[in-house]
Amino acid sequence: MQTELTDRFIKMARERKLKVTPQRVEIFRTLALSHEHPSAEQIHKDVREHLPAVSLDTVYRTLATLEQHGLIDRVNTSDDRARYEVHDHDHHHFVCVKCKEVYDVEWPEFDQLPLPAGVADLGLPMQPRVELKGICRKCQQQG
Amino acid sequence: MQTELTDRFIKMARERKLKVTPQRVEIFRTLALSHEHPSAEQIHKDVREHLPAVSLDTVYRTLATLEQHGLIDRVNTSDDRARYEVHDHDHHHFVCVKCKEVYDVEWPEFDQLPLPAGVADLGLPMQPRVELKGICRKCQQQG
DNA sequence: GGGTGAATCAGAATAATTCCGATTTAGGGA
DNA sequence: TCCCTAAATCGGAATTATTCTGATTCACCC
Repeated sequence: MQTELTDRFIKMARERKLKVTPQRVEIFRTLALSHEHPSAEQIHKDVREHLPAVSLDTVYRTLATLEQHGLIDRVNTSDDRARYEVHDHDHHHFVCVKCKEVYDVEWPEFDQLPLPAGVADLGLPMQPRVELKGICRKCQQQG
Repeated sequence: MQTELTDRFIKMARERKLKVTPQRVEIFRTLALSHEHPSAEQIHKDVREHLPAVSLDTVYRTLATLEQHGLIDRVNTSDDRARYEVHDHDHHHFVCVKCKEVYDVEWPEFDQLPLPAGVADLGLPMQPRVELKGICRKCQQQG
């Protein structure tokens, strides 16, 4: 399973002519294994447990590269730090406006809805994603 | 029309027990009159044309206050600066991943779609907003 | 196995945002 | 209308996320 994930990354990277470095492998693996939409700094911390010498700059650069090539997505929270996830199946986000936690939401009815007519005039849309702002259970209970 | 907008702000602020200061009025007016989802710095620049002494810090604080009270919304771009708009009618966003421009999109079919069942378990949703990432016309033409 | 351009590293630089201490002011009450 | 007080503002310094720089290392093509 570890190997499978690594192989999947290597295959995708090669297809896009990206060099396969141990740092990139580990950064991708860390992100893929996390379900918490981690920030660059969090990823850096996690990656260092396996590759202690990785610099923060490398994490930032790698995330930018992988994002540009569509392997990962930046999650837009109202947080002041960027958060990431692997580019995976269709899903959407519930973002708590208080604690900034991000929860994944499935919404097949939406996924089947055709895009509004006017969009084609604006440009080439890529992934429609719904962002549900709100207040999560935990924060509701804390007042 | 100027007066109307100002009055509307004063009414909403009073309802929420927010102090009505000239700075706040001008910041709200500036944002309401802009259709460009401006950043804090842009708002600061514009506000200063009418109130030259307003500090950047006041703009940031005011935007945060108005956001918390639901008078304005933060627009999530992949940009590294926060952008804002007044909390208005239902609409959605097409965000260009290259130039970070934000275009408003109407989508009545979406607005009528009931939220997915699981959401209630997560918390209290506020505004479902669709974010269409893509590449805008202008950037397509530039390659 | 060697050459080369890209990736990495550490630390400095930059840019957005927030904090701090002093001053001013909005709004409620006398 | 005038005063009081808590909140808002100001300017500049501090903080935090992210990017740049220049030297070194390394992945991959031959």
